[in-house]
Amino acid sequence: MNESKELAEVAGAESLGFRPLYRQVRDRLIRRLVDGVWAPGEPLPSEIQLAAELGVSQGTVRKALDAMAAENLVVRRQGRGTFVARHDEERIMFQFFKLVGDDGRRTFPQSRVLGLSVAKANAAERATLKLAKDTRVIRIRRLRSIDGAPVIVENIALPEPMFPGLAAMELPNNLYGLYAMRFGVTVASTREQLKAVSVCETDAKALSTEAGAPALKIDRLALSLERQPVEWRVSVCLTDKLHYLSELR
Amino acid sequence: MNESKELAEVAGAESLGFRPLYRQVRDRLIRRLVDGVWAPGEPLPSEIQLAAELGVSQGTVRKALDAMAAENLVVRRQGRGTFVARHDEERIMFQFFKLVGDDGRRTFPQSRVLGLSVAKANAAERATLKLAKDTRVIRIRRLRSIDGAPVIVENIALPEPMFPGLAAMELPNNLYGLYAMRFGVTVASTREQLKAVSVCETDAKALSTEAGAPALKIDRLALSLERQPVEWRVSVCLTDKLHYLSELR
DNA sequence: AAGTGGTCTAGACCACTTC
DNA sequence: AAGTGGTCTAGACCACTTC
Repeated sequence: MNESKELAEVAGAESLGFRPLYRQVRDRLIRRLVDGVWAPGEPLPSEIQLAAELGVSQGTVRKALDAMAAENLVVRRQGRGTFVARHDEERIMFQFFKLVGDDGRRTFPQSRVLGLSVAKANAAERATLKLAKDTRVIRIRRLRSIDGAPVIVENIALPEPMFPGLAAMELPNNLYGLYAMRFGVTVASTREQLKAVSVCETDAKALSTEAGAPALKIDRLALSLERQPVEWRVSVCLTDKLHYLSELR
Repeated sequence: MNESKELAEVAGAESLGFRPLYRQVRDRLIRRLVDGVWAPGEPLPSEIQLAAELGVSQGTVRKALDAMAAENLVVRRQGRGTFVARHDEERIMFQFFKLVGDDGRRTFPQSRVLGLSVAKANAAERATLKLAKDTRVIRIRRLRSIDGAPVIVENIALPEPMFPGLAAMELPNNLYGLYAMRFGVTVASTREQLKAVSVCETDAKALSTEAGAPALKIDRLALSLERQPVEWRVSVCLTDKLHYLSELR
């Protein structure tokens, strides 16, 4: 039995072209993730349970879950179940952190907060984070080091309303984990723009190098499950012993 | 009927762990692509035909073809058929060429050959391209420009035995298309390592800029369908009006 | 109208994990 | 032994393209 018409009505998509059942199931399950029905690391109900509950076949649920696994939203483990993806350091490291030592080793850098402030968003922040006028942002400046050697200075801007109280918290190394755990905000994808630049005076001091040295500037916008801007981060990286790894197929 | 045992024997994989049927079908179809049974742009037989020929269900063929489509090896078009992926400029541009104008426009740069030579591979080339001692390489140096402005100098190394006669050919803008059409070599994936560097004297002259200017160095290794090294390319890019775009999820 | 890939179902069995 | 996801089949029907 094909219930796509009913589900389409439930999801509120009338005749916007053809939208297959498994897509609707996927969208409904993502909505539940957004709503925090299951916390990161928790198992979802089994395929059979979800199929019965949603009134579709197990195969359709499987196709929806496979699509979500391909998007790194859930993790599937044969014999165990399907789990909400977690933002632990290991995942961040392989999914979003592309800097690798020239010897091939990946090391997650330690962080030290250099400065933190809250203020009205400036024009660039409003445009990048798609903020309404007068929205406040939290600005964080951090120095990141590997084996004690400073390699990255980063300037982070966050929409204050999305992260109430964050400015007063102790900040961990892995901010994405904090966003997920404390604010229910999941970073699902990022867009990074890379350029080569000369290090400016200020950054040079923080990095213990000379002004004018070449550095890799990474301008990153992080998006939530709902594709809303969550964080804008501009990093300046010394790439003497590191490189940015990009694998394409 | 499940014929996985038979196919496993055909493929010569005995008890190397479990290897599902659709995987074996995928591997056999990739072998045919490597052998040039179907040329780029040509349609494969329909799912039903392949299923009958290989003695598996249509669903299993579908799963194999879907996996190949996810790897960009074939293109599937509803109502028309499944086609061998082509290395046309448009595909290269979106799949392997990550430099985008700061205005968001993608422009495939024009190329001019600055130099070409054939010689025994040096140690670095042997190591990177996994070549036997005394193997010869073709070295190409090109200048690439957008709207007439030079933005990239690239140094390319190719294993001579894989591309016999290439050194004497007229070289098009899009080398990957040439490799596929004239030598049956498909670039299926690349690994890029990015660093920020200072432009050296020689490159500065070619790029009409000053030595010491910051530039993005892209060290790219291209692999074939069989994951053999095909091309080593080191590009030095001026990123004043361009950036390298990396989208992660 | 005929042919293609895309979706959906139902059911059998397998690989793997947990108890 | 029981439960999970993974594979495979067979068959119906749909969306889309071509003739």
